[in-house]
Amino acid sequence: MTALWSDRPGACVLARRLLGAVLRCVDSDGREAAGRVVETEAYLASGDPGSHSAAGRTRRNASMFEAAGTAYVYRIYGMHHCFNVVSGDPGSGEAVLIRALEPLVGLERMAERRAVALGRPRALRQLASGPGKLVQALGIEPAHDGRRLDSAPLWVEPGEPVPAHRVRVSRRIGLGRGASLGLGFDVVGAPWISRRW
DNA sequence: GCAGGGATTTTCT
DNA sequence: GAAAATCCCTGCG
Repeated sequence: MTALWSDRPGACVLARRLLGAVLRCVDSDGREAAGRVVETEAYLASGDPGSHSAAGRTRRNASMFEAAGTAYVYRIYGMHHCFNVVSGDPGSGEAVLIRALEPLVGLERMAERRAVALGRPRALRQLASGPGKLVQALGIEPAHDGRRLDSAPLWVEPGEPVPAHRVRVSRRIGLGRGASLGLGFDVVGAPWISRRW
């Protein structure tokens, strides 16, 4: 299995480690799409008001309490989905939100899925530059929630390591509470990130 | 380039 | 009944 989470890393460690890793997804037609992770956010186990696990285990966040390397997929704002990699010890409720990808494989398929969902084409840099966008582009579905991320149809594999000087640490986005902690990570200079300064 | 608002539905209080 | 780990279009400069 991949070594990314074999040591059950905490969310902060895994969020940093996932930068540069490659997320792959094969759809029902056998076509693969993949992208390099360029932006992540860590959601901690306890004392983190911004984490879904803060209020305890519910039907919605159940897979967040599974073992490290499990997919946590949930619906947001009624119309989009977000994809997370569960981290830490089983039952702890930690996860890493994948916020943006650099499209690598299956660009046509990714563009097609995004265009169909939207009704018109999107530019390359808009294909996966956001948590909801990358879910659309790769074809990730609610059915992937709770699945292991070690093998097809949805998995993560190590990629080119991102040197420390190219990693920027910042705040999490979109949270009413708990946004100001240093739990956001992205690759400096990547044109595909969702953060705008 | 930036600010503002609408879409849309599940979840929990 | 309000809030939510979002995205896109419009209007304006």
